[in-house]
Amino acid sequence: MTGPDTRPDTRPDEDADPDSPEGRGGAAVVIPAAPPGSGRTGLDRRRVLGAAIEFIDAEGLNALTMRRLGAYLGVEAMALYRYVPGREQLLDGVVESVIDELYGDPDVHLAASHGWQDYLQRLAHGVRRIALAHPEVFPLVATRPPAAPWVRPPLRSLRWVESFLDALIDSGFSEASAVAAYRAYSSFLLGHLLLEVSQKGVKISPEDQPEGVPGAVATTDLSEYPTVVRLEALLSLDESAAEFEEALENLLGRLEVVLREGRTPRRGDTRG
Amino acid sequence: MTGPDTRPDTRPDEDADPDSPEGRGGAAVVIPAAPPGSGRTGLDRRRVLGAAIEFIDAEGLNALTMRRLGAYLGVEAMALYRYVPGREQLLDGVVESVIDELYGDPDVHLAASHGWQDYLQRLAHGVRRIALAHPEVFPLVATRPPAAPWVRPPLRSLRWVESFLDALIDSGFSEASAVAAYRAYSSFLLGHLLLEVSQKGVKISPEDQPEGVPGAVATTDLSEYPTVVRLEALLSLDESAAEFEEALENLLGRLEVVLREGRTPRRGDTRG
DNA sequence: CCCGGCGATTTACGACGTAAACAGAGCCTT
DNA sequence: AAGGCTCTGTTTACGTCGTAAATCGCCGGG
Repeated sequence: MTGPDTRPDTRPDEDADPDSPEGRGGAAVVIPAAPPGSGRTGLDRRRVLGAAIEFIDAEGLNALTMRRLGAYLGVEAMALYRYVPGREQLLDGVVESVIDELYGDPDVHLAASHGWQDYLQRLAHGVRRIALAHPEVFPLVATRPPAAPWVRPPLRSLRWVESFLDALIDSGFSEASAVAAYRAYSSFLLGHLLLEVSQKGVKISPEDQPEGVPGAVATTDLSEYPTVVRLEALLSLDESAAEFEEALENLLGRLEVVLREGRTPRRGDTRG
Repeated sequence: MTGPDTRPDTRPDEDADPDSPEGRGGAAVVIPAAPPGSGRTGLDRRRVLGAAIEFIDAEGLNALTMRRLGAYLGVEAMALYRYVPGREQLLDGVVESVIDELYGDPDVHLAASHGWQDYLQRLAHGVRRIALAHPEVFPLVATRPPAAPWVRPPLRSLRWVESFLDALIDSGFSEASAVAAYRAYSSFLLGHLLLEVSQKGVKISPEDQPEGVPGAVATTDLSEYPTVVRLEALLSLDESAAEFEEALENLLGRLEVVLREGRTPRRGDTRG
């Protein structure tokens, strides 16, 4: 597993989504954790967290209970408490594990050895890959209360905050600009990715809609919203990859201006 | 209540945050719903939803159970089921109610009578006001699965989507650009506001930290993150209002370019 | 006067998170 | 070899949750 694959290119490609789980070889993939009923004994914290991630990916967050996760691992619920203090901390661990997948991604680097734009590009796509690989987990990454006010989702680890700030400061950003960039970058990632996974979820999830009375669809009356109806095709189009790319490059462009002009971004420059 | 107040100015001011609940007179405030133990009988769906919002604002989302909400209203839990099909739908109703506060906000208009920039500015600040007024509810607004893929948080109502698209199209945007703008705008709002409320939550929430052994603070070892330590003051600074304003104006600037050049935004224009 | 229906309560059930006591398997010491 | 310690998973038990179903009190129209 995680074997060498012949990926043609690292940079964003024109048509295929480079971050979608199908469109990519390895990287950003869960620890196998051994199929549920096999390896039997040998429970441990990593296996518990790995199983929780698999379980959420497969059944959804609401389906995850201590009892069911235990059953999934072939064990009683109480056994999990040896490795995790409780359900809340289990979820915290899940979030941490998922973000830790970034360390295993060969396309994301901790240091900005090819310039800060390259660093930010790779990091953004790495996070996006994770979000798309675990759409059911990502809302958890987004909303779990962070440990400190300055550890913001989706980069929920001090190590990445440190890496981010170092990368920008080493590239010539002032401390204040680096911090401002960090905040703008988190907002951008969070907004785009949360919407992207929730949109993905909705396309699949209205699971079983047993239509009691055929012919009478229960969807709300759309006649009051002619524009929405008219633009439905456009609205349903999924251009997430291109939009992500465009917004990311716009952000990088803004940051470049900040860097060149050596100041903290202030308002009133963009509009007439 | 909701009485006329002498608010000095509608436009964003320089130093005070115009969207914070304290810094503003009325608008974007919950339906009073009568204090818990008073008016007694006369339960109804609006009162139930209003009470749920008050309850979440006061006690947090996790504290909301059917039984406790019933008690808060001076009623048994099962009484609520007359007005709401179940807990999930109660939460859906809460989200809907909170977003509906936009209709009661005199500073937000459904039509773009003063230009699309004014429309988007007012709408953005209206949503921000709601988010700040209900920080515990907003994550719900952000993550509840939307009804259709094209009804995105935080503008979770067809009426607002319709209004948004009409406003932009009437102002000269092409249909495709209006839809693209809608998506960029939702991402922007969601990312910024979700981070802002979660940051706000963290500043308050580490509620009771009973320090067992004095002198030995349990916080994680920061010695490996010198940059984070050095920039802690900067990182803890709360510049949310200014950052929101700057990002919003940047977005408006981008949209203005799209409008002027009459095309759907494509990539490769901002950088080098 | 009764009575039908509406709004709230009572009762009940299964699932949940988790505290606490328990059981068994290996290993270490004597 | 025998005893016991530790480490891991199970059993049992409790209180709380969401909610289905039956029940009750009240009130206005015959």
